[in-house]
Amino acid sequence: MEHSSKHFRKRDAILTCLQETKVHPSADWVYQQLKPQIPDLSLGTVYRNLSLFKEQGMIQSLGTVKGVERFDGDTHSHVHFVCTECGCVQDIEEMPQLPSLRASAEHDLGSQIDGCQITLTGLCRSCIKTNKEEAV
Amino acid sequence: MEHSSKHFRKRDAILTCLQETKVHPSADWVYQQLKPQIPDLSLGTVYRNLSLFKEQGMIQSLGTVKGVERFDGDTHSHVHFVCTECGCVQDIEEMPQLPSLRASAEHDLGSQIDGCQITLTGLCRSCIKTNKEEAV
DNA sequence: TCGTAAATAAGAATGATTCTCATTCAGAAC
DNA sequence: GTTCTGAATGAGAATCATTCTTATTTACGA
Repeated sequence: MEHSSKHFRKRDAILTCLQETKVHPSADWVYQQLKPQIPDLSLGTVYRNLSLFKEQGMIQSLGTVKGVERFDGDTHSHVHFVCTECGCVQDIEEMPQLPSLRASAEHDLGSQIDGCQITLTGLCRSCIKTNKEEAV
Repeated sequence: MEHSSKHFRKRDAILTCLQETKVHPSADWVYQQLKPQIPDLSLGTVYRNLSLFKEQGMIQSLGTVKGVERFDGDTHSHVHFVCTECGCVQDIEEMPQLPSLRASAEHDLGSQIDGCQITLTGLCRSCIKTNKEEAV
């Protein structure tokens, strides 16, 4: 029962795919990943379900990298590193100071804070290496 | 001299416009703002110069809000609050813990970190108010 | 077997951003 | 002043991620 019916196989596959990878993928990456197993999957379905999951708080969005939205199946609060060269994303452990920042911002602005997103940008280890080799 | 020539008037106007506002605008907002004073300004020119300024580190990008890239003429490291309802952006003072986070991430990942972006999301004061009134 | 509502595929539509290319401009060399 | 060169621009076409539309399929209960 539950989500085992054929009706939900695609939806579940999309969520599972996102939760099992660490690449923080785009909608199209998920689509390409599932296409071989589910030949009649449509890209629109991936977009539709990702946006549904996001709305329900089951996944989070990292915002866009090089113009493409990227998703994360891990909804724990943590920091992301994004390589501006190759667009790869890596996780960094959480900052302990976050809750106090949120609280003081909520008080100062009189706003209601629902989410926090910390992104470091730069060059990943492998892009640093590639750049050095090209310079030789 | 310098940038006082007619050749740079548009470029300067775009940079000045961005630096003088606190709304963290989109390219189109800047365009609409300048259009009355500079009737023959083209949206493409705004995009071109904003992306140039960004590359040169003269401005920073907040990433996209509701699918549209937003810019900030203040390049100091600081935190942003983005309202998910109306899309407004507000500044929050800098976090003192940032440099140590950067340093440890650089060490752990073996990467080179060039930028850090912290975004809190939620409902701004006026959207909270509006929502309450609508609920009545 | 029917009826209904959710989920989907396929492709069209949208819209922000980038690209192209002909034109304009400033400043240097003549 | 004239000519030349490269940067900057306007106008609109092109791109491309994302959303929307519509007809179809599916599960499931009456």
